[in-house]
Amino acid sequence: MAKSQENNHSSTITIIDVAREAGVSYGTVSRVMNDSPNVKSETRERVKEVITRMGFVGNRNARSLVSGRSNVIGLLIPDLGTAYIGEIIRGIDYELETAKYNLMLYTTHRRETKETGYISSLIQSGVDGVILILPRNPANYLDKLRSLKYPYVLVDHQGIDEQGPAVGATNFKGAFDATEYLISLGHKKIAFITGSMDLGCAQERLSGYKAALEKHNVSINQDWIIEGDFEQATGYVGAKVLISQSNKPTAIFASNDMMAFGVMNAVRDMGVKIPIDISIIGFDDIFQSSQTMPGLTTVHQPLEQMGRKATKMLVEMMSEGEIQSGKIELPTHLVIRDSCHKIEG
Amino acid sequence: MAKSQENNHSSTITIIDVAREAGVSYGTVSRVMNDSPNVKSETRERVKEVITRMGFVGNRNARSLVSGRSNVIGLLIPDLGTAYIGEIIRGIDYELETAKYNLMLYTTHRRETKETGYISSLIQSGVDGVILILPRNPANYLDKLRSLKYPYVLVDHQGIDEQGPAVGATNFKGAFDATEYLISLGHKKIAFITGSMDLGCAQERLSGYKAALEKHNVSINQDWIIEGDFEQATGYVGAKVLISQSNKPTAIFASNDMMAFGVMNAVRDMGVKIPIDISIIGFDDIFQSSQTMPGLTTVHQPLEQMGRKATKMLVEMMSEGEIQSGKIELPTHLVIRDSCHKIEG
DNA sequence: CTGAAAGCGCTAACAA
DNA sequence: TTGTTAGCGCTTTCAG
Repeated sequence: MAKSQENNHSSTITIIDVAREAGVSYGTVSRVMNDSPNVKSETRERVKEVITRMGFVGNRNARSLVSGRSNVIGLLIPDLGTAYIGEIIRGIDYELETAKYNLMLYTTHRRETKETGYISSLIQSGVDGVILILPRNPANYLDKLRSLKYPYVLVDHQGIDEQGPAVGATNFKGAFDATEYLISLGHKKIAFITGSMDLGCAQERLSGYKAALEKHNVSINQDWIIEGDFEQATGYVGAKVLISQSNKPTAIFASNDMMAFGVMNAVRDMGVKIPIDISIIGFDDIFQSSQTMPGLTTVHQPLEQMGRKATKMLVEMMSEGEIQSGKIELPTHLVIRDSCHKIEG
Repeated sequence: MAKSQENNHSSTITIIDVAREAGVSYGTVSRVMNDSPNVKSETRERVKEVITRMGFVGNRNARSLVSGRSNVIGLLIPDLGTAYIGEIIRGIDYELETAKYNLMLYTTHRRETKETGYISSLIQSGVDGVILILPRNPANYLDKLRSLKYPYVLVDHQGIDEQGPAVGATNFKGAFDATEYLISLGHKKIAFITGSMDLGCAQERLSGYKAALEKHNVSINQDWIIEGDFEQATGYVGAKVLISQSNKPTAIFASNDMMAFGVMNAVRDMGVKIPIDISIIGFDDIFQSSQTMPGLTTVHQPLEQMGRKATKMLVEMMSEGEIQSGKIELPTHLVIRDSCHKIEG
C-alpha cells in the first residue's frame, strides 16, 4: 500500500468526499472544477456550495499528472536585487495572475554552468514553459528547447544567432535619442560609459550613441568612451577619469541608471554642479532615478511591459503548442528630468 | 482514455521503458532512483547506465502524487527590486540547492489582500513549506498554517503575537551600537529617521537609538526624530528638514541604507560636506552602501545568513513534520566606512 | 535482493 | 446531463 508517509499538512479531502457529500459522481465534481459546460446549473451550484463549505482544493499533482499540464512556468534569472529585474518580474507576475499560472524561480547567480543544468531540471519539473531573462549562454540549450518544442521566451537578449521568440527594447534608438537630446541642448563634448560589452544591449547602446554623433557631425573622441559594466562603481570611476581630463566633456551618458548614480556621486565629490557644470543622462529609468536630486534624465525602458509581453507570448505558445519566432522590440522613450542643462554654444 | 492532450514537450520515456531496457522490473528502477539500499550493486549500475543513456528523468508530478512530497517550497515576498530582499533570497537559494528543493515565488506587491489568498494557493499547490518575508498581516493566516501543521518560517517579522518559527536580526542592538558609535565620536546632536513604524524592525531600531542616548545621558530631542518609510525619498526630505533647523544635528542616523542615500543627496545639495560637516549612518549594509562616496558607515544585517537560517529551519521542519517554535535573532554588527567623523566636544 | 501489484487523486473518454 | 472507468507515472508494500 502506498502513501505510508502521508503528507500530514495537506488537506485530506478529495474529490470523492465532495462527490459523496453532494450526492453526485466524482466525475461530475471534476467537471465542475474544470468549468465544463456539460453540467446542469442546478447541480453545479450544489457542488460548488459543497466545495466551498468543505474547503476543498484539488490536488495539483494529480491534475498535472493526468492532464499533462502543470500551470507553472519557470523563470530563469541571473540575479535578484537589481531593480531592473524586479520590474520585469512585476510585469510577468501581472500577466501570470490573469492567466492562472504560478512561477517557479531559478536564480543562476551569474554562474553560467547552472543555466544549462537548470534547463534540464525545469523540463523535468513539469513546468509548462520558461522565460529566460538576460541569459548568458543560451546557445548551450536553445537547440534542446527547440527540438523538444518546449515553449520559451528570451528577455533582453540580443544574440546574433537568435531566431526564437524574444522580447527586448529599442536600445539603439534609445541611446540615439538620448545623445541627440544632449546635442540639441548644445552639447558637443559628450562622453559615454558603456555597459558589459558581452551583452547585446550594451553594444546597441554604444552604437546608438555613435550614430547620433555622426548624424550631427560631432566627432567621436575615443577618450570620452569608457568601458563600464553596468555597476555603480564603474560609473563613479569612469566619471572621475573623464572629469580629470584636460579636455573634459560637458555631458556624460551612462549606459544605465546605476552607473549614472555613480557618475553623479563622483561629480558631486569633485565639486562639479549638476546640471549647471555637467549634464548627466542614464538608461533604464528604474524607480530610484526619479528619487535622486536632481532627478535623473534617462531613457525609459518599458521593463514591466517587457515582462508582460514575454509572458503573453509564452502563454500563447503554451496553449497553441507551437513555438513562435521573431523577436519584439518595445519602444524606449526619453524621460526628461533635471540632470541635463542647456549649454551655450 | 485519458491523456488526449499530451504534453508534447515532456520526455515520453517512463520508468517502464527503462525497466524493459535494463531487463528488470520497474519497481527495481524505482528503487535505484530513490537510492534504496536493497539493490544489488551490479543491478544498480546496470540500471543507472540505462537511465543516463536514455536520458530518463522521473516525472515529478507522479512522484509527488504518490509520495505526498513535492520538494518545492513557497516563498512569499512583498516585492522585488529591493536589494534587501534579493540578498535574503540569495541565502535561501543557497540552502535550497543543497537540500534539493525548488522555489515557487509569490509576490504580493504589497497588496495585503493577496497574502491570505496566496496561502491557500500555496497549500493547494502541494508546496511542502513556506517562507514568509516581511509579511504584512500574518495574523490572518498563521492560525490556519499552524492548525494544518504546515511548515513555515517568518523572516524579519517582529510581531507581538508571534510564537512560531521566525528569524530576524538584532535590530535593537544594531541601532544601539550605531548610536553609541556616534556618541563615542563626540556627537551629541544625533538625529534619527525612522522606517515604516508599522513594522517591528522599525520600532526596534528607534528603541535602540533612544536607549543608547539615554544610557549616555544625551537628551532626546523630538525635533530630531523624523518619521520615514524606508524609501530613499523620505531620507532626502527628512534630511532637508533636519538641516534647515536653527539647532541642527551633527549626525543623522537613517533606519536603512536607502534612506541614508537620500540623506547623502540632500546634504550634498545643501552644500554640507560628508563627513566633515555631518556624519551619516545607515542600517542594512546592502551592496550599494560600499559603493557610495564616501562609503556609508552602517549596521550590517546578515541578510544572506537570515535567508539560509530560515531555510534550514524550514527544511528541518519539513523532514520532521513538526512545527518548531521560537524566534532567532542573528547578530548585526557595525561596518565602519567613511561617512562618520569625529567631532570636537 | 527482486518482481508483482495496489493505489496516490484526478481527467477525460465512453456509455447511458 | 450524468455515471463509470481506464489509466497518468510512480512509490511502496507484500511475497517470494
